[in-house]
Amino acid sequence: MESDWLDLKSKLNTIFYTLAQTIDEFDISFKPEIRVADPRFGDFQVNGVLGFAKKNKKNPHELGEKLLGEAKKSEALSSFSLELSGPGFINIRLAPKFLQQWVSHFCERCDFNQWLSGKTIVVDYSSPNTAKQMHVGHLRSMIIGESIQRILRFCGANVIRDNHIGDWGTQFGILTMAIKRAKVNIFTINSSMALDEFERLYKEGVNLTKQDENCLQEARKELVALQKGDPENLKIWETINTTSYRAFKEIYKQMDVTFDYVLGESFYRDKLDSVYNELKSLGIAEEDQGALVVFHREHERFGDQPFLIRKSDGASNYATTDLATVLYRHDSFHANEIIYVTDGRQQDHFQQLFLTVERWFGAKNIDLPELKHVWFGTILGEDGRAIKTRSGESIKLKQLIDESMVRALAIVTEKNPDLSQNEQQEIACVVGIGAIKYADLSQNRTNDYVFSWNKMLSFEGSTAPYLLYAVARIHALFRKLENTTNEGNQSRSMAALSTAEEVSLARKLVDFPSIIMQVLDDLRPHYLCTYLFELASEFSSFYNANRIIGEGRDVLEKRLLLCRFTLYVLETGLHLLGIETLEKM
RNA sequence: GUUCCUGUAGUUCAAUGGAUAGAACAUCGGUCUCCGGAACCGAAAAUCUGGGUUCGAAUCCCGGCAGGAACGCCA
Repeated sequence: MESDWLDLKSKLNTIFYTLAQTIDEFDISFKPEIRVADPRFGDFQVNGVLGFAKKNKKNPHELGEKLLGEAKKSEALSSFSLELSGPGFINIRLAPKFLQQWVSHFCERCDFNQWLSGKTIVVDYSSPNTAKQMHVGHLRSMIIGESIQRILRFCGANVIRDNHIGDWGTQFGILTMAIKRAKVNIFTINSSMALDEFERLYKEGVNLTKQDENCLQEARKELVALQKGDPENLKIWETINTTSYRAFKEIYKQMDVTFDYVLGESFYRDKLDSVYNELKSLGIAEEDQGALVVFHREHERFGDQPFLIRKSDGASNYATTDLATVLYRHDSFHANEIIYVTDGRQQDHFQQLFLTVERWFGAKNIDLPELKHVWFGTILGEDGRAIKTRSGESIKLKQLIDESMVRALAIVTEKNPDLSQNEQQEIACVVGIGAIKYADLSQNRTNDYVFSWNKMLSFEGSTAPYLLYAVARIHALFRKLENTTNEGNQSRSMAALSTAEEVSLARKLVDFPSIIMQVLDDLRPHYLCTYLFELASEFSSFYNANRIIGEGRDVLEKRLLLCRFTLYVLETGLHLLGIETLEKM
């Protein structure tokens, strides 16, 4: 079997497109629109005849007949059964023999490296602000970004993981003002207490700026002083950042998230003046109410809702550093594509940023990287509002992670009291973290979702524990086979796939490549989650109804093949979601 | 006010304009001397509303209703 059969959906698209070109009634505008079919009708279906017939005012049934006629003559399609049905669908059914060949050929060898090779993609994710601990609001960018990044890399892209930390913003003005007013010596605070103290001072500062206009002015001045290089402010700033980043790193370690670069906003501080100057001299930016702004006159909203790139007090902001960052990623990383993973509330900001960059790079006549904003919704509490603690504070990420592991440990000790404490602890770690990640990734990212411990850590349904259990079971089977030498031997003969469960499991395995393709198109990992759950569920049905050991060697061989491929896809898939797997749980 | 997002079984979520809207949880009822019962099988149960486009609409367009969000010196 040729390697281009790996993604059956694409392959069938190509075949049907090519066939159609040999028929007079079709032309190059024809798109076969192959999709996975409802099992009632087949494995795949050609949907495109209907649309094409409509556009060209032809009879869909007649066109379908013609295409079907050619398809039936095609050698490439000889092992498929084809039929015309409904208003003009062509249903495609794979023979069990073909499925078996496909599974044997690609077992543990799904190589998608060619799909994105040669492409350099910067993924900008996590990106918390310093001076505060990470809270639930920082969870989704980290989890979704990590998963997307892994998938892009798996498909062969040269991925650059960049944590664009917010370490140069207004919070430092407020915090510095508060520190100086309170006369706190932050350099002598015990480092484990420091973050709490910064947070307390920050809150105090925010209150002061709200109550007292002078304090607000003072905070702004402190920020400007910092941005101009005032030594004292720089020293305070540095201490706060170091402390914050140390805390971030602990969370990243637990969550198995790593970056190639941590180039925060401050990294771009000496690259901002040239942004102002260029945008001004190119006539893109203009002064308005003392600030430097960019209007997009042609745009329905951004015509009078400007993109503010320098505040009237001369300080830079988010927009300024983001502009400098795009240029840097173009110049230094040669990025073909930049993906920003942030909250949906920043949609306007990124639209304005992208429009501005488009004009800027256009005027400079340099290549524009493809810019994508991958945004997500809010995590809600059981009351349907943004999740908060009882006292109205945002929940600290560290506490959330710890609680998840404690809850997982309680379940593991109850279900598996025989395991050693170390093993239980390790399992609880993987299950607890995996549950948080899966609960997030399994939902369409553009929707808000309700956070629920019970649902997340349940061992039933579309959850991390259910998937991890399926993986552990297959490992257990292999362990058992290693110990029973008489049946574990290699055998050349393999029985043909025959039972309904075998066929439908094989049928599910075939979809893996096109699911990855689908995730790539939309950058929505929930497609992968849905698929993995369906696969695990299909496997469980198969495993429940079909004995593997004790049915003879040729049966053992074919069923083991299915187990091996299932394990490979589940482990690969979970890894692409950023979820660790276990051999025992 | 302008703009964006979201309304799908009791609940939490799926569904690239395609055929009879698919799962999970909960509910009810089954399987089993079972390679890990943390399993498997089955039943009942849903597209906010009114128009429109289309051979075909949960999906696209227009109008309501409901919830959330963004709209110049926060990120």
